[in-house]
Amino acid sequence: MTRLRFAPSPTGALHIGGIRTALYNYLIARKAGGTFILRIEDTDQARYVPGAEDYIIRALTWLGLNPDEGPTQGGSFSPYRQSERTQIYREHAMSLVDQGKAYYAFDTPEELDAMRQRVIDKGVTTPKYDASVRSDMINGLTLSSDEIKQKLASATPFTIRLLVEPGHDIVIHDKIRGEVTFDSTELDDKILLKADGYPTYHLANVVDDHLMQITDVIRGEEWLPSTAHHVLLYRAFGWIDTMPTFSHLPLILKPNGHGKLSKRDGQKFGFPVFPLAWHTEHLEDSIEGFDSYGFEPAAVINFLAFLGWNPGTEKEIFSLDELINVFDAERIHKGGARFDYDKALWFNHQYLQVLEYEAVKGRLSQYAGAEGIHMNVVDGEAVFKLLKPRLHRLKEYFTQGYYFFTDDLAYDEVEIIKKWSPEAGMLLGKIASDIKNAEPFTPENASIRVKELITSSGIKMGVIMPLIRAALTGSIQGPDVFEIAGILGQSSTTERLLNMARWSLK
RNA sequence: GGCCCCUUCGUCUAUCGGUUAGGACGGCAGAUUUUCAUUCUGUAAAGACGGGUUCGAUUCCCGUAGGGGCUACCA
Repeated sequence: MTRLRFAPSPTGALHIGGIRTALYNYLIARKAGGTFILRIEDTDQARYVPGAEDYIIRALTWLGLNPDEGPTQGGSFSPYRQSERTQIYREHAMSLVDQGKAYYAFDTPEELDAMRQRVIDKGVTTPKYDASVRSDMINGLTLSSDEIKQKLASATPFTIRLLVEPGHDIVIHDKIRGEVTFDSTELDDKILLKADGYPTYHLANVVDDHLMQITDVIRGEEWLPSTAHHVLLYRAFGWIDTMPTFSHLPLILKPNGHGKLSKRDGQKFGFPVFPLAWHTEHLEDSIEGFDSYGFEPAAVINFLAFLGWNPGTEKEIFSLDELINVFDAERIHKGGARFDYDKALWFNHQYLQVLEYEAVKGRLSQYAGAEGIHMNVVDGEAVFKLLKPRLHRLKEYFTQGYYFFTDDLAYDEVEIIKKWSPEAGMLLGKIASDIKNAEPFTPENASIRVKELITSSGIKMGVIMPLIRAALTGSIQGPDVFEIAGILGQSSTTERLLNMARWSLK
């Protein structure tokens, strides 16, 4: 049975790197007919952010990446929140101590700093708590059993460290990268259990992956170096035979290629890096998400799937279900991929084109509500049909089509002044009074009548048409003017034309 | 610095020793449009460098360079 897990840490909003990891886990689990598990790795009390877990769950729901097991849906391996499993980790850590595979360490932070300084003074650039120094430290290896008992009895804070034997190679078989070898001499005696009683990632992760019978670990490349420790842990526990496979995903890089994409990059480069908007108590700290930018979840999924993978064909548009079918872990890349916002917009544009008004109506009115726009002054569906080909984000419905929802037009005076003349104004007046009585008032009919008037007036099409457009929208560019007029309606169109006929520079 | 990973058009990528090195985004040009956008057509644009292996390397190996990750009682 294939079992995969997505195991985020609730330290804030989850960014798209995490989402892609979730997506790949989900795809592989579904393709294998296996189980997709959400596990919350909340073992760092200092970095814990209230609401982050809820955010993660809402984000996965928005994207359609629904877990089979997790804190909300439960499952036969509960609990799925590591903070609720501390007893399990403690017992496992203790069992390693009992077997001599891990040891108590009583060093204070100050003593650790002193050790690092001593090592640096000797010319070693990377101080590590390892075989070269552990005999100089205050730990279960240097203390007598009576001293240990005494420390424990007096509630002296302690950590539990993994005893790493130097001098041998640890070979990892990564499904994406092949064999990766680490020299155990380079590895430190990693802390397994912290002084606050919580486990570190390494312990909790290995214990849970084993207990939850995870078959494949798919995570970001930043975990590759510590995988050697994880293998050591599997060995120490005697779980090596059922150790999951590892796949370390390439990172998503900043658009300039400099480093991995980080949470702050959204503000910096002007695009969303979070699936959902993140609201904090301080409004200025709130951040936009793909949702608030007006992206379709399916487009975000499609875009993310292609950042580090491709099907090997020239087809690029895939629904989540199609992705499950074609996804092949063998085709996951090794190198990092830069985040390309233009491509994200293109994907979203593609998805918008196949949407019907009914599917977006709800979200549109949400946006409208937030912006204080009154949507029902015109036929929203007609507006959507007209605007759709030019939308890259649903939200642009209101920026590009603002003139449908207000009579307060922002005239592009720089352009208008180039075209406007008293003669043009007179013609606009004539057109207005003609339109006023046009029957029926349809785009087609209006088009014919207006063009006839223009032709007989002798004024150039290229002069008067931009003015008509500006009359209706304020701008000299946009969708078909007569279609706009049709949606605006006869009286509004007439009125706007008259306003332009009487235009003069203020 | 040390350890590890990576390296094809500006960007995302195809190629699993023999190709005119293909596609997409973006760019440019043209068509369509009264305009802009869309759409369509066309076009420029790439194997980091140096050694090997081989009849033949973008592809395999080594080195160099460059980029990235890790190097916490964070994940």
